[in-house]
Amino acid sequence: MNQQGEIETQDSMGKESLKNSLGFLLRVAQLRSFGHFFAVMGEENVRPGEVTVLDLVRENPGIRQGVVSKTLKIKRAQMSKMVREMEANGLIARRVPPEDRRSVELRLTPAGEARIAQIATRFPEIEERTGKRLTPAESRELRRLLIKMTGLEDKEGE
Amino acid sequence: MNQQGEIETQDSMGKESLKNSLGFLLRVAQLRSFGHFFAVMGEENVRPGEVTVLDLVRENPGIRQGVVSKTLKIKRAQMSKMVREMEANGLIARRVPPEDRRSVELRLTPAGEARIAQIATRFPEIEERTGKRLTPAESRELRRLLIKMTGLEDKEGE
DNA sequence: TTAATTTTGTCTACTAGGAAACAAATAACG
DNA sequence: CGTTATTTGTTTCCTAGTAGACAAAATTAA
Repeated sequence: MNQQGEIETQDSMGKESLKNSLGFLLRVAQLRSFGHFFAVMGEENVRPGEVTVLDLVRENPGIRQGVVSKTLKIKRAQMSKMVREMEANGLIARRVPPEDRRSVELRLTPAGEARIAQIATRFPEIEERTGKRLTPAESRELRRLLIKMTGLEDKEGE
Repeated sequence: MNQQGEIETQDSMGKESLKNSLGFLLRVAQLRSFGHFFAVMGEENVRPGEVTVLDLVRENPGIRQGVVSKTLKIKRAQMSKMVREMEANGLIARRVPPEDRRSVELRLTPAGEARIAQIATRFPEIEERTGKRLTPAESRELRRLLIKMTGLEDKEGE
């Protein structure tokens, strides 16, 4: 009937096993968060990765592609594809600075600015859905634990 | 030098933005947990999904393929591929029960039993690495919050 | 300076996973 | 009963993401 109904159809489903491991729970949680993203952003025709890139470039005009890649944990190869696609779509401008001609600086085009501005209005809605089942305090605590678990606070956060 | 060094190379990196959203944090956390998995299981040549399937089938011999799929949030198409591959590798036996000939019952072969038994010895090591930066209490709390966030406790968790 | 090393981005496969159409079996309905 | 709807698994096609080789530029070593 629904999307994740009747789980235990025959056996008693084994004790704890791997279904309670952090790895499994993180995977399911991430699937959920993607689900919320597309539920809200479905019509916009953007993907989660693109949104975070646009957002980061907006806040850091001229940021180097590799820095975006490291910050958002996106592989360089994938980043290259994404950026060139966004350039083809007129959202991002690439510039090779003369002082280091290996690198590429990224900036938003006016169209890119407009797009991310439009999209950004819905961020809170996604966030709200994702944390829907949690109290505000729990939501904060979850964030804190994830940051601590990943060691992200060492460099990022700011 | 290292894998996630120098993040802030030029600008001041924008306030909070999306890098502190639950979605981003969950994605990074999940990447980390996969990293831990492969760090420990690297030589075994198995993937996370396969391990959870083997584990679940071991604890529920004769479980139907669709039940595994729903329990582990693996799409049916992907499940079909995985199961047939594992059958080809001699780890799993498929059986079509006469009382419902659409479905497929799964059981481990002796080779499958041996394989998962071997692999299972390293589960705690993965779990330990994943929760390494957290206190035991924090680790439990993280699990609890993820379960609550995803609504998983409704049907699963025994 | 020249030569070796590192950094940065791109390109070419390859793999995992997803969506949608499909076939077979069962269930529901008239 | 016969017809329609649903469930279950499979297949085909497509996209996102990864690994690894590569090229160009910059840095370090000699």
